[in-house]
Amino acid sequence: MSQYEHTCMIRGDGGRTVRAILDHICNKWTLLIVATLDQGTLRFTDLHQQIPGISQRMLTLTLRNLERDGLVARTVFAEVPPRVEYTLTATGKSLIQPALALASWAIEHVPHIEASRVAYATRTG
Amino acid sequence: MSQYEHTCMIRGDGGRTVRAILDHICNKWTLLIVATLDQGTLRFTDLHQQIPGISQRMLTLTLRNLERDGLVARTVFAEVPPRVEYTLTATGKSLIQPALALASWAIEHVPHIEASRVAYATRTG
DNA sequence: CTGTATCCAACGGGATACTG
DNA sequence: CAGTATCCCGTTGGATACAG
Repeated sequence: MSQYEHTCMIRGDGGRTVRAILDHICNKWTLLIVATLDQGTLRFTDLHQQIPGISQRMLTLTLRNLERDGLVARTVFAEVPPRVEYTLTATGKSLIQPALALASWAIEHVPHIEASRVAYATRTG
Repeated sequence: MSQYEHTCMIRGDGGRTVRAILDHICNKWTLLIVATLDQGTLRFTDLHQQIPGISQRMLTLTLRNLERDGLVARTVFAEVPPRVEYTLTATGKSLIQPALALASWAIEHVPHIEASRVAYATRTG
């Protein structure tokens, strides 16, 4: 069953749309941070603890990009010690639905993909 | 409205699921090739012509990865000159739905994101 | 607590030329 | 026609140390 009438959304402008999506979500930590922030407002340290393996550097960088793109709101409190809170904006929340669609696809198909990889490696050596 | 009960799909295993998705689709050409192949079986040259800007090298590499992952079937005909046909497998076709969900999100939200970027650049210089 | 700054290795991917 | 083979550059991101 072809969905060719719809894939023009992807191919329409020579891939610029696809590229635009991927430019926003296609780095190592973005989707993970967005998914984590779906539980509500969190502080820098909360995120750092809840996302295993992320460095301070990458957490900061990714949050800055998300803020710049209007997916995350950053609130600085003039306190000592400093407190900074991060929350998803409406746009940020709206990303979760398609992200979940993708995650569902992965959960359903990745095992088969892994098997295919093994078979391919066996064929080719 | 939080979808926190569902985002465990994304965060569940410390991000390995998300990473698994992105490892497959998060390069420059994969989604574009899959979307193009949704119209049916195509030859190497067909793809090369229908995907603006892709090099032979990247087309070959991406197709090989798609074949290895079982998303694309590659058929070689023993003819002169050579003929090779590429078709989406069932798994490959199944990727189009979530990809379209993402494309819809992009079409709807990217303009706002671009505006947010401009505003951010103005704020920060 | 919330970041910056610096260095560096790995990888993706473009350009170009060559081949069965 | 359908690729391979090189070269090479820019970006991503990890490790570590430092700072307001």
